[in-house]
Amino acid sequence: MLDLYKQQTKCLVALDSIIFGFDGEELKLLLVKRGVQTDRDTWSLMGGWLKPNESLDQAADRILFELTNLTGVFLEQLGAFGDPLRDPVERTVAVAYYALVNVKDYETKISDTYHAKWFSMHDLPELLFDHAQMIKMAIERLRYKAAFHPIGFELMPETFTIPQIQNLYEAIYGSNFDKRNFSRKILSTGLLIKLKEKQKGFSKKGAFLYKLDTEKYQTHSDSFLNFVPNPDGML
Amino acid sequence: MLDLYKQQTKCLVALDSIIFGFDGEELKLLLVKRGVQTDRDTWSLMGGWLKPNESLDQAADRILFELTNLTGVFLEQLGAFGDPLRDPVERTVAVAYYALVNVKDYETKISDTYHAKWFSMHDLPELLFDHAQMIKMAIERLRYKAAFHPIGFELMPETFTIPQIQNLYEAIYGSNFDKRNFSRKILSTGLLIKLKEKQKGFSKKGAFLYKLDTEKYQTHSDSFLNFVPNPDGML
DNA sequence: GCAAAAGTGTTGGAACTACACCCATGT
DNA sequence: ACATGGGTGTAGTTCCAACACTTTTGC
Repeated sequence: MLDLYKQQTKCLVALDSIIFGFDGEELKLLLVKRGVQTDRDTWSLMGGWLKPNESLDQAADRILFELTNLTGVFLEQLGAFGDPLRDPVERTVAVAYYALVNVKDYETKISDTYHAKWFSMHDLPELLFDHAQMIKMAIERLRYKAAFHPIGFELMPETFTIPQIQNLYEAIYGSNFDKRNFSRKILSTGLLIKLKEKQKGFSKKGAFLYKLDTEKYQTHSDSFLNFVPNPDGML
Repeated sequence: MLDLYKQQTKCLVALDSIIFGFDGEELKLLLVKRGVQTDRDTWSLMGGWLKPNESLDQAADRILFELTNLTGVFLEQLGAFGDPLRDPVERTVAVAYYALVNVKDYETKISDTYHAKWFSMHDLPELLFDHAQMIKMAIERLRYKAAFHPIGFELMPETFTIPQIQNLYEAIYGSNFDKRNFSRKILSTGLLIKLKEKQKGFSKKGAFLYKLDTEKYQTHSDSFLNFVPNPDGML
């Protein structure tokens, strides 16, 4: 039996994370300058190698933690990328993950080891290997998933306002929604708890702050709702 | 630079395919008796090893072809599975794909090399490694995707009747739909062309045959429709 | 003539889109 | 007082789920 295993080619297995963030205005991606000597001046996704005794999920968690010092982050597998020429140095299969973090959490915990920087989705640099393709697929997946699952909250800080969430969804879908319809829809999920305080400073009137009803969120996180307003039949 | 590559552990990369079929009655899975000596009596998904110069998609295509002699089959990546203990023989990362074939096409082309057999989804045998988990994920993905994309037709023969498609969707979702609502919905996609002939033999009256409007299907295959009736809010 | 499956229409309710005005406050 | 963004309500429409009877034909 071992023969059949032995004669097979082996590959390096890399993990690459598409890290989405939201600063209240724009959807952003966290990219790093590659530590490896080739392409020193190329930006790339945060990545690393699979270690002998860890699962793919564990490896992705570990690598995300190395960069951001964050745990418990939304991190989901996007898929495997294995074009034989994707990494010119050596045959490598990459398993891509996408993560949703809120920029505030991140800023306090940033690791300096990797020269990391947030990029606007609309202004991405040249990227290593097939990372641009991974990002394209990640944004499609995010759009797909966020249309029916309340994962948008993963990108928000502890407390937030309705207009902020709307900004997020508008950034994700690259279009504008009617604020009356949007707030009705997002509140109808029953996932938001209105707080007494208002967010001051940004607008003159101030917007009420909300927090996520984490209990309901856990329960309903695999429910199937319709979050995205659909003017003239997009989607 | 090469140092950083060299010191990393390498893995075997396997491909495993969840092959769905539909015989007009039930949703089925095509499983094989494993050729490798261990677990000779265990059924498993059709699988194979990644070769040096092929991409993951190509490898999955090749392996599916080895078993079924079919090309042009719907075949989509499900994800990568990399638990360090998933394969007790050696550290292996598996990339799973799911395929949708119609049983008629397959029957004529079956390869005898692999002792393959169709199993009802409700009556699966013990399975190798983490294959049961892959199957679970595949059925979830199929349900998810079939709810909004017309991929159900991939499981149908050239011509088919409305009651047959309904049987398929009922098999996929494990529930029964109202036939009036279902036929209205499926016809409203505009993807079906009604033929003159009726299917005879099964029912006394006979049901009209339809075929897929392949042109519209290509165009709309990434469109986002709502296929599944939703009695008391399932999904 | 009856059993078995195919085929078809209507209605009430829910959900969605479109749309416009008043409110609170910092300047 | 005015500019800026926050907050809310309604009406017309569409879409969907629920539901029952007629048709065809092989036996």
